[in-house]
Amino acid sequence: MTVYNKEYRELQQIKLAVDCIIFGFNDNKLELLLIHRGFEPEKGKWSLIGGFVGENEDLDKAANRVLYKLSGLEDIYMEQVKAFGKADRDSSGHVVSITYSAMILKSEYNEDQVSNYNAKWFPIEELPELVFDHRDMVESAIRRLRRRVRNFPIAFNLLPAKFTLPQLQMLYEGILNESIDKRNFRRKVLQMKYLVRLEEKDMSESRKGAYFYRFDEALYKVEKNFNL
Amino acid sequence: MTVYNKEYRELQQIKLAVDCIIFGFNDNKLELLLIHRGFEPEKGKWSLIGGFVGENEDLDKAANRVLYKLSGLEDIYMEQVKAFGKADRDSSGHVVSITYSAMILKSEYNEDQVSNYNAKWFPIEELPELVFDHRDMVESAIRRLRRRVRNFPIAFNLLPAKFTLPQLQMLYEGILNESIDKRNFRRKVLQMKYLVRLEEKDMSESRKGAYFYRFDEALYKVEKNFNL
DNA sequence: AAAAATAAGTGTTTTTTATACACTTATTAA
DNA sequence: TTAATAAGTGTATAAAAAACACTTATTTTT
Repeated sequence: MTVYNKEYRELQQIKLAVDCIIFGFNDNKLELLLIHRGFEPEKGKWSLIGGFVGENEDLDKAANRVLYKLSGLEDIYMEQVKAFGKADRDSSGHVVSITYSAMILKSEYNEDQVSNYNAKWFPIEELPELVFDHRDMVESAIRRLRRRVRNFPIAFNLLPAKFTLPQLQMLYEGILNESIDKRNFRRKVLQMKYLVRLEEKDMSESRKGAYFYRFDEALYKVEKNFNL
Repeated sequence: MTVYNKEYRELQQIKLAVDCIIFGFNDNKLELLLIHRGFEPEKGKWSLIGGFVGENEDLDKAANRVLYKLSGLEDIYMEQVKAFGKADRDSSGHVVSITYSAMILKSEYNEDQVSNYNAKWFPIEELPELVFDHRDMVESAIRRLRRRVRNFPIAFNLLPAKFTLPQLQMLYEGILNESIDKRNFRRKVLQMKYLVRLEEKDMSESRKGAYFYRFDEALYKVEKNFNL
């Protein structure tokens, strides 16, 4: 008795796609990159950045290819979120989509390339109407991000290599959508030895200036306890 | 400029499957239901319970159908774990598989039906060699289970409707693979009002007898804080 | 040159949560 | 009757989280 039933394999016309939930941070708000859908069905709505998985292409690779094509960015930190598999989720047929979340530094991605795709950033509190079940996808990715950002040093992907503690705090406040006590926040940050203070200060945001810090990957590998 | 590229859709020969990681609890150990693979490739190894997703079938439904076919069980608590999508993960072709974890009460499932499939329970510490990437699947499901079992009342799916606190504690010790202080454990349990003590005692395991408890779904909905 | 304005930076106390730890009780079998 | 067994119970300590307000460095304004 076989478990994988041959008959299904021949008949199956299910398509497999990936959709990327691309987070950015700007103006102290968490933002999402969406593209304007210029064709039917659902013409005029906004959509996540997605595409079909290629023949003999790894799922992770597919997500990275799609992201690259639309943002010009490579080597981006991406995590699989979950599979969306309601048979009628896409009105054009049976398409199962695996979502990935990516965090990109807006200042480093190629605006021109993105604009070719009618892409636009939206603060997560002000999203337009999205196609299909993309709203659900976004919500599950945000929930996942909020969960993970407390226990893993992933939010640094949304900041430049050198950042200040006020910047980092505002990022956390933006992601978690809550205000955080400055002293408690800083105490926690400072006891993580892999967040190292540089001599240089950022003088652009205040008169006093705020010290720059950087995240030291190698030091983190030694002592992987992260908690914010 | 379309994002979903039509050409891919026509060519795509990727197959979509679900694999179920079925947990049971027996003899104070967490167990997994596996089936013996009687055909090539990988003949003789053991495998998760899986199958292809049907045409116009919801992913969740597919997982439930596969589970039903192999265990005879319906209305089982299942959670999606993750998608496995390396292009070469299955030596028979490009098959992407979405894993689901299910928790079943061994005493309620149909042994005869299962034996038709050469299915067998294995303690998670003593798993045989598994096909393809099923070992990775199992490991990620166990990690997920250990994470979720602390914050959600899901472990009760592995126990009968009436259970004792010693039983519950042993279940947690089995899942987490660590011993837990009895007094601390009971204190936490007893402050969850939706775990209600019955008048009846289980006299089968001790002379003194242990009170039966039950998980009250309705009460839980009111006060959803769970922590063990 | 002094004063005002601005954001960065700093410690302590209180509350909550987690952990460690040992004896009594109910019942049955010897 | 008493010996054996697992169930059941409370307190003290340690660790983590949360609450809370002033000082400092620098620039701009007067």
